[in-house]
Amino acid sequence: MTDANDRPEAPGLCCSPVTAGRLDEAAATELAAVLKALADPVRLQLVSIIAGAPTGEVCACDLPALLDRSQPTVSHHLSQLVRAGLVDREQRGKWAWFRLRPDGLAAVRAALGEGAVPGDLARTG
Amino acid sequence: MTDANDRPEAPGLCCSPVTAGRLDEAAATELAAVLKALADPVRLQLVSIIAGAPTGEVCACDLPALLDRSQPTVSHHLSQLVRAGLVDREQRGKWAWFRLRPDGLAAVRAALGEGAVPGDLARTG
DNA sequence: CCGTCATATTGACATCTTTCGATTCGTCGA
DNA sequence: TCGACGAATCGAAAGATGTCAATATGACGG
Repeated sequence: MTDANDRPEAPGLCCSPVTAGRLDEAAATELAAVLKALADPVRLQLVSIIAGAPTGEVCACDLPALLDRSQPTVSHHLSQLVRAGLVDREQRGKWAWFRLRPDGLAAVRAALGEGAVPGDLARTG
Repeated sequence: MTDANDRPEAPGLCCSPVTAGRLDEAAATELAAVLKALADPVRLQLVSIIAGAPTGEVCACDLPALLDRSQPTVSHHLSQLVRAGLVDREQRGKWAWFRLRPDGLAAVRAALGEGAVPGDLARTG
């Protein structure tokens, strides 16, 4: 697995959102891959933990305990997020640090459409 | 499968987006279920076909040909979308018609966060 | 009623996912 | 150079998913 698939793809999502005409098979497959990376409870928790970290980044060493999963399992999910272009990895000394890729989630939201968010779904804070 | 799981759930997504603090396991599982419903090329194409239809609705009878999948496969995917609360089904005579649930995609987008969309991802027209 | 047409459900199969234990790889400190 | 430690990879098991052929269900027309 050291081929072209290593390139993160989320920022590549562009142009027409799902709601603007018909998606061709290639575009649908590409968007589906990124959504699949998000469509897992553990990975959603990872994203929310990283997003909620005061410094915007998290050390991998803390995650198995926070998620109650084994170290290989957490590592697997993290690499899925990196592969999808949603998260960046940085090696710092012995530790690996992860932060959200700035345009990752936004690209997914953009690909999902542009309509207004219903009032009762908007944040109250 | 005639239990509580039949209730669509997307509009139930609410309150804190992924980026606003830590998601508990229940919220993560619920959001993951809706994302999983979207995270498939065939279902994304279904959504885009429905969204792009002039009348906002599509007859199931046209979909196997449009998607190049068997009728049972299309039916399976449609019921996944309905189950997730993203699409509404209406029986009209012999035919089944599908339309996007107004708050379905918007709820997902809201759950994904509120940050601005980067300029180079915005539509060009 | 009975046949026909549109859709859903069932059953089966191959593939993909999630998960963990064991191992390997990389980095640092002594 | 060696040992210790953090993290990725490997291998395997259990479960979920996508797909289709066959069949069932439900609705209309005669």
